[in-house]
Amino acid sequence: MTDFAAPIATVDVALLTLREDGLALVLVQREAEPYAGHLALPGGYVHVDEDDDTEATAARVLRQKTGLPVPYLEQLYTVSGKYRDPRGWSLSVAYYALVPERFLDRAPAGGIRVFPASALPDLPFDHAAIVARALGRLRAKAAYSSLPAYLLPAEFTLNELHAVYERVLGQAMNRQSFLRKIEAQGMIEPVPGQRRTGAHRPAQLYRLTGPKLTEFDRTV
Amino acid sequence: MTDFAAPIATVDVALLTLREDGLALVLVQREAEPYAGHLALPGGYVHVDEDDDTEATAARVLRQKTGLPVPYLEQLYTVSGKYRDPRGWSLSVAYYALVPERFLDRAPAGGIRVFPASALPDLPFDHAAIVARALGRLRAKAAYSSLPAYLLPAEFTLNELHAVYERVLGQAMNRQSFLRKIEAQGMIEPVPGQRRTGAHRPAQLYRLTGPKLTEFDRTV
DNA sequence: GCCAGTTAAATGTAAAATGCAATAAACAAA
DNA sequence: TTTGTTTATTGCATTTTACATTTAACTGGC
Repeated sequence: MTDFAAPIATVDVALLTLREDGLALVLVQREAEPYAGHLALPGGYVHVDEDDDTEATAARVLRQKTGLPVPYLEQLYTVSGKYRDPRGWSLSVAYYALVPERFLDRAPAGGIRVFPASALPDLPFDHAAIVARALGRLRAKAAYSSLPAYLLPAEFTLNELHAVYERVLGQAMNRQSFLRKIEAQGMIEPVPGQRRTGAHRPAQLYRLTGPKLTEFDRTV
Repeated sequence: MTDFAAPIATVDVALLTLREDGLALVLVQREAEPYAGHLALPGGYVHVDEDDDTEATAARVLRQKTGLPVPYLEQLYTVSGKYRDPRGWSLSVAYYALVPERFLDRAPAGGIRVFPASALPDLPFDHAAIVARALGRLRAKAAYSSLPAYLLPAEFTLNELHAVYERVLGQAMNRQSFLRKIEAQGMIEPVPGQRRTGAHRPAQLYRLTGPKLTEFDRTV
């Protein structure tokens, strides 16, 4: 058996959130070379002595570099090649993650920077391509899954759910049709609370029926 | 900057086809340890000196180990961990590929073995999990894309297309509704030939409008 | 205490998509 | 020319979806 030179193995995470101005990306400042000091996706080497697998690496990197609790984390794509990293032939297992906007203030002060997905700074390596793919995956999967709900806190109203789907998908949807489909998928259930936000009828609160992603049998 | 021990990096490919008895998997006999002589997914080390990226590795591995022309190849998932390979902490970028059944006889004699997906032999490493994920991806994506068409030769009849969707999805579909949706997606176009198969009206031949996968805006 | 204003939720109806059956077309073989 | 078989088209009933309207539930001003 012949051994071959193994490429550098890293993990990068595109951490997305939804703000007033649309989808946004969480960036951190790189500490190590190359590109030390530059804003980049949170990422790092796979630590074979402490990480069970690359998903554990991604969770560790998120914890260490952003300090944020992350309700959704999924493997995205593995990028690889000779020229994507100045250190040589490298391989990065990219993940994407979703976090509700209101969780962002739990990050250590000065630890993270948030940019609108439509106005990102220049990013090192092929991080811009990873972000583009993460946004594409999120938008595609939003059409047939409970994914956008992970951009909301655990309890939410039907209007909030409706709005987050419309904003992720970038198109208006009929409220009744949307709710009928959501209901048919059994993805959410009411919880015994209501949200009062003004001089009008309060909205029933709902939550996801389970911690795992629900995939629909048709699009919303 | 501290370097870390890089894990072993390999690529494995789940090559699927559709036969009379259903979806089937192409396996090859491993030449090298570990598991030399066992049937396994075609796979191998990433060669950083000759492969542009892991997709090039996958294409090279398919060429070298099966000799088959493969009309569709897509990255599936990266598996990783300390215990999946006896050589140590390893990382395998898994791909899945589709090939029409009639291409299978182009493989060198004795080079490949084909098994029904429902009756696979024991597979080494976590290859069984990779195959399960490949089948899941194929079935899920079949519902909203032109993917099943890559299990057919370049030119096919509407009945053949209908049948391959039904068999991949595992459920009967109304023929008219199916064709209406396929037509609405602009995924196929007629070519000037017809297929004569008996004492009856011949069927118009069609082909995919482009070499790339078409994704639908709703399910079939 | 009651009315106005506002948003949430439910209801009704028209339009569109889908499923099913029946009919017509095209061919080979008898 | 007739018959049997599969492909392709057409028509219509049923279901699903989109849109508009109505009812419900609440706060705050009068």
